[in-house]
Amino acid sequence: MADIDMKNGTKEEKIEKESKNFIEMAIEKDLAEGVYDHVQTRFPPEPNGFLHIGHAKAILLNAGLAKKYGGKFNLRFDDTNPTKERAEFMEAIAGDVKWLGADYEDRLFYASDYFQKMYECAILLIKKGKAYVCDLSQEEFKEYKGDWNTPGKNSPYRDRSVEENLKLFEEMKEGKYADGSKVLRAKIDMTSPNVNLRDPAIYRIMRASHYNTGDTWCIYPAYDFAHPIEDAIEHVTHSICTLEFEDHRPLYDWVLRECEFPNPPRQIEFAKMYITHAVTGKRYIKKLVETGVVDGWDDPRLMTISALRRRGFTPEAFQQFIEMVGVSKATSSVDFAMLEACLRDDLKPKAPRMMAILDPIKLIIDNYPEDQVEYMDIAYNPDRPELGTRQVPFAKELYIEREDFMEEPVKKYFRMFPGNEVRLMSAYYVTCTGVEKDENGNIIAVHGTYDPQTRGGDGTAVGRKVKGTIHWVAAPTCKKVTVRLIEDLIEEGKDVYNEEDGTMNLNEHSLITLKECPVEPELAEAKAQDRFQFVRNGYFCVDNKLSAPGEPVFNRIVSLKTSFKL
RNA sequence: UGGGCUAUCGCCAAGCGGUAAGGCACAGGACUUUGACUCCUGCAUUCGUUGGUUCGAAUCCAACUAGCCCAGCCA
Repeated sequence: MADIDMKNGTKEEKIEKESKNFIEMAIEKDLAEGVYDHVQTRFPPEPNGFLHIGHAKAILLNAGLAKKYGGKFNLRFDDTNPTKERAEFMEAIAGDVKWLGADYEDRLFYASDYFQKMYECAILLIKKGKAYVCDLSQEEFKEYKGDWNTPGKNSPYRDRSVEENLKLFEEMKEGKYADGSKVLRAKIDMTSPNVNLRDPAIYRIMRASHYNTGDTWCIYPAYDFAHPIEDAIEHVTHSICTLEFEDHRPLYDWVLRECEFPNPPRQIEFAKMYITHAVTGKRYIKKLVETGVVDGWDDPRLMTISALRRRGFTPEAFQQFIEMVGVSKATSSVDFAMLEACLRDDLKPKAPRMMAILDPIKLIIDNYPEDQVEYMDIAYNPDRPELGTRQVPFAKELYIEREDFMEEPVKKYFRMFPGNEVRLMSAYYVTCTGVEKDENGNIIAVHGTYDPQTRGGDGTAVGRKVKGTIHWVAAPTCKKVTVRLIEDLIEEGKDVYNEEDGTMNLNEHSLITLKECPVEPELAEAKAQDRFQFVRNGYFCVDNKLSAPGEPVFNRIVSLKTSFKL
């Protein structure tokens, strides 16, 4: 008896205890052992492109960790290579990071602001005999470096005196030497099995104007040298990066040790997150933008943060998603459906539920007064009555969804078909009486009769229940808007690129534009970025580029789930 | 090929020597003025493989196997 109780006790404890990922465990260990007395994280993008969905993990992970442990989170542009970076990307990146909810407050930093300090660190290394100026060309050094199976050989310039190195490095800085003619190397170990430790270049000559420092410098520090210093300067405690930098950690630690930083940061690596149906390669996106397949870096079909923001995705959904996905060192490919689930979950209580017809067909209520228009009082969101109601006009002529009518119903179909009674949501019970066709047999209109005793869609007065409830929009008062449905950019089941000719396997129907969709009048007043649930159709967001006052264009954020298969 | 890392359900992911959490997806069913939501139910006798240690292993040891990363003066 006691045995069982104890067992149950421990099991429940186990379940209740929120499981921690390996990074959190490392942080807690460091805190407990007094290695650090605070937590400082950072997201250090190079401003050389737009952020995409894959970056969301690093951003939210770093920001989340800081928040969880009462620490701070910095945004830092890792701008140590002026040939690749552009100022225009910085604003976009900063905006995306903020939008995602990763709050760096006023801590927006630039690696380039630390160039002087890095330069001094390099001098220190030289003085300690830990760095030297190497005259070998890139090609020549490749020979000296060896390969995985061959240990490297020392550079002939490896044993230059401290004085000579100091003089040469100073001259490099002053612009005495041509680009690429000399390089400053860390003196580590040319025979290391870790090729990153075979005297890596830490400063190179590059006559390139930097957007931040202009032409002040013609030598720029390389990532492996700059990054640990940047972290140390900002008192970062846990420098979280992706797996491919694992091999660089010994170098990261070497720099901090040799440059004599007290309380150096610790680098921790986690696996990158890939998402099914999300192509994030820079080349790929660039090609789509340049060839005009998409209408810019924020085309809602793209997986850039700005595109998904425009499409209507919410920061809260991203946050929930990242939490749901977890962190590990096993490279993963997360199902896009997981993000969709987070989106629906977040939007469900927030979005007003409105009626919009994507593929209209006319429904005429034959026994309804000719010119009458009455107003139905409908809640914006039945789950949240406090959001209030609106008046939705109802009339003799309505639009309903084409797929909500079948002249000859398939089995288990309980929408409109001749003889069947359904509910027009929040309006009336209607019985389908027939269909009207043109000379070619195309359906022009569906006909029906309504039961006046079922106003509001409530059948209790008549004692009849109805299986189907469909949505509708009154024809005389409706507004017509454009609705865009977003699908995968790449053809289903195919690789991004065609193996034979290298072209992209594009899905021709990645963007379905529906014009003249009848919607209830209030929807015409929707403002850019407003989000709604179109009942039975999904969640939609007003496009911020294509919409005009009174003429909103809606993008579908995500569809609703459905268990009905035609 | 040298070095580093990874391997638990279709997809993520807990687990840290005591007898496989959870989420997403999926499949049934209940409910329903969204075929949505919600609610039940089902979904790994098995943890890459093979051996070993142990009363007991996904967890420890050994050897395999598979995948990813590294030979930029990119980050």
